Formats: sequence, C-alpha cells, structure tokens
Amino acid sequence: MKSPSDTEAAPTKLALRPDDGRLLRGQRSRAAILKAARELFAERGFDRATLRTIAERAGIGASSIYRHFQSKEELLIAELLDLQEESWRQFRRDDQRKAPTRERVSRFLDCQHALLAEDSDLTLIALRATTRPGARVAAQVLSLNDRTIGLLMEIMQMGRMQANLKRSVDVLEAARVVFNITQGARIPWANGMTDAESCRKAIQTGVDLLFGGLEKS
Amino acid sequence: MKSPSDTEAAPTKLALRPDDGRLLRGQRSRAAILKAARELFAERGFDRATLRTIAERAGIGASSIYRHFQSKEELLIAELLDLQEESWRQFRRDDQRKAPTRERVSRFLDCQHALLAEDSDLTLIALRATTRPGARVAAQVLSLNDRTIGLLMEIMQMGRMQANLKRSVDVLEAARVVFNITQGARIPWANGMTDAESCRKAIQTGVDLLFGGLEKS
DNA sequence: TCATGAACGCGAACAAAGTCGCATAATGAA
DNA sequence: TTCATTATGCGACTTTGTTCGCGTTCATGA
Repeated sequence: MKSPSDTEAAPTKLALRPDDGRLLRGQRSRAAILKAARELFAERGFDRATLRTIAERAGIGASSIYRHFQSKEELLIAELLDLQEESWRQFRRDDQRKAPTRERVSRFLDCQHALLAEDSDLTLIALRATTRPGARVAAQVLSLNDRTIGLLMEIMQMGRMQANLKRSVDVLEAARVVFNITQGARIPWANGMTDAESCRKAIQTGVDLLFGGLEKS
Repeated sequence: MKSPSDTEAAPTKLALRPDDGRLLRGQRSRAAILKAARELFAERGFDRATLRTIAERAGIGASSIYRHFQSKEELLIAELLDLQEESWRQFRRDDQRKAPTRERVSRFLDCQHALLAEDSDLTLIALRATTRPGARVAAQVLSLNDRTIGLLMEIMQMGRMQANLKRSVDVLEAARVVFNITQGARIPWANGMTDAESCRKAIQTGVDLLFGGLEKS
C-alpha cells in the first residue's frame, strides 16, 4: 500500500476531481511505466536502461514519463519504497518482542538484507539519489532512511526500558550508527567487491561490535 | 600485422620516452584543467560547472579534458586525494601515540572533518562515484576509503596491543564501523539537513557509543 | 450544448557528458 | 632530412536525461 504524499504542502487546489475520470488513463500509464522500468532494470541494470526504451515498452512517449515521475531515479525509488514496506512486514510477522535487543536488531537487518540482496541497483541508486541535494528523490530516500532509523530506535528503546541496554545510551544515535553500518557495508557489495553473504556478515559483525563495545570494562 | 607488442604484460612500456618532451605540454594542460575545475566547482558547485566552461577557462577544448581524466568526477576526486593526504599529515603532526585509543581516533576524525567540512561537494561526489560500478572513479574512491580504514585499523590495533581495547575486538571490522559512521553522518550534512558542527558531533557521539558499547555489563 | 479547466500525451528541442577520427607537434632512429 | 611513433588537441557527433509548447481527452457547471 502506498500513500506517499499525504499532505502535499498544498497551494490549495482549486478543484479536486473525484477519483474517477481521465485519471484512470494516467494510473494505467503509471503502472505500465513502472512495469516496463522494473523489467528493463532487471534485464540491463539501471544505467543501461534507457528512458526511451522504457517508454517504448510501456507503449507511450518518452517525455510522458515525466507526467508521472520527476526523474529516472524515481522509477527505482518507487520500487525501493515498496520493498522496504515488505521487509518491515516480514520482520513484524514473527518478531519476538521479548527477545534480547541484539537479536531483534539482528533479525530486522536480516529481513532487510534478504530483500535488498536481490537487486544491488536498489541500494546503488538510492545512494546516488542522496547525492542530489534538493531533488525530490533525495528527500524521498532520506526520509525512507529516517523511517528505518525510527524503527531501529523503537526496538532499542524497548531494550533500554527493559534494562537490556545501558540507561545512558542515546537510542537515536545508536539507531543511526546501526543504520550507517548497514549502508557502509553495502557499498563494496554493490560494487561487486564482495558477495551478498559477506555483506550480511559484515553487518552482523558490526552490530555485534557496537553492542559489545570496544573498550575493556 | 600491427601492434605485435601488445602482449599481455601491459605494464612493460614498449617505448619509454624520457620524462621530457611533449609530455610537458600535457602536464601544463593537466594542471590548468585542475585549476580551472577547482575554481569553477568552488564558484558554482560540481553539477553546475560545465566541462565546456572548465575547458574554456583552462584554455583548451572540452574533449581534450578526456586526454587527462576519464570522467568529470575524476576532476574532483583528484582534489579529494590531495586533501586526504593533507588531513593525515595534520593528524600525524601532533598525534600522541600513547594517548587513549578513543582519543586518538577522535582526533583523527576531527582532522578529516575539518578539511572536508569546507566543501560538501567533495563528500557528495565521492559518494556518487561509488555508485558507478566498474568506473575508475569508483575504484579510486573505494581504495581511498580502504586506506582510511587502514589508518584507523592501525590506531586501534595499537590500542588493542596496549590493552586499551578488548582483546576480542576485530580491529578491521571496528575500523570499518568507525568509517561507516563518518560516511553516514556526512550524508544529511551534504544535503543541507544539518550543519557541519552537528555532523561532527554526530560522528563523535557515534564513536563514543561504539567504544562504550550498548549492552549492560 | 458549450465553454472551462485539469490531467494526460507527444514530438521537437535542449543540455551536457562522453566518443571518434583526424590533425599537430615533438622525439628518436635511419 | 625523413620517417615512424606517440602524446596531445580539437571539432563534429552521439547519447540520454529532461524541458517545452501544443494538442487531446474528459468531467463539470452554466
């Protein structure tokens, strides 16, 4: 399910149309574009899939894509949003809220990894999008990241309450660190320097390190 | 018929020319390009600085740039390489090898931050470069990252030896985590979501968390 | 019925990175 | 000198994401 723009900073739209009308045509097009894009991204990878090719397969003109998306990257990001939702759903489905925090975090990351590991372009383009300050994709990815961090924070906050973690821990910062560990570990993987499994292990090792700490106590 | 000497041992140059000749012209051009590029990047930012503008200011043709660099991004990366060296030099200049590991790491990161904080494009484009698998820029940045990680590892290894850190710590992984913390913290900053000082604090907080660990002992 | 306005679609055009084939210049060998 | 070689330079061209202006469709309100 998606409702990406709840409040559109609305300049007060003068006349809202009911959900039916010529919007249907638009929705069909949007779906066709996304389908074609996902296929072509899977076949050739993001950079080799041309907007003109995508448009052709979707049966519309290339420039029409911009009626529905603001940039090529947004085509992939739309997919990433869906995938993240899915991974969170999977996590929640059999999450043991009373399990040790470290374990819960670990499972959360594994769920995410399992879905991302199927398509390195998702990671890559999301990262690239964050190097476009001001663009909508950048904001989208950044806000997606914030949601991920929020979920991690939630888990860790619960652990802190249950005296599972140190009282002094700043859960927001801790969640950020965990998130950064995953992001960092995925870069070499997305560049083909390591395989998905090494990436997963790197993430888990990093999390273990963070939980245990480095200093002698 | 032709190019019989194109065996596979590429590194062996078939016909070495002395260091002087028309190479001088090339070196001058290369320097002029870099100078023009740095100026224009500073004036307008990376994305708004056009290769043709850079070429014009450097007094050569746009396509000639590709005799010296493989991509626009490489123009910035060259600068980043210099800057990193400089930051390491600064760190070493008054590094106290006997100081607590946490402090040394902290200082290392501050040195790095001080130089990077002056130009967010450096961070941004370096990150973007890592989303171009196969490109030379990607390899350059990745290898630069590895060097940074190596230095961090060196510091932490020393700490481990001096019983400053837990024996069980995997210093390579720990160094990676520290590095990832810095990378992750810089993304919101480069996107204008936070200022340089918040970025610095985020890094330091993250490192503190990592050193102390999350779990109750 | 007809004007209105909004969402959609399209081809042409633009911008800018990157490629190609050829020209030039400098060097050493014959 | 002359020739071969090689680094450098360049303008025309290609590619590709994106913009623009104009046309089309269609629900609504008078």
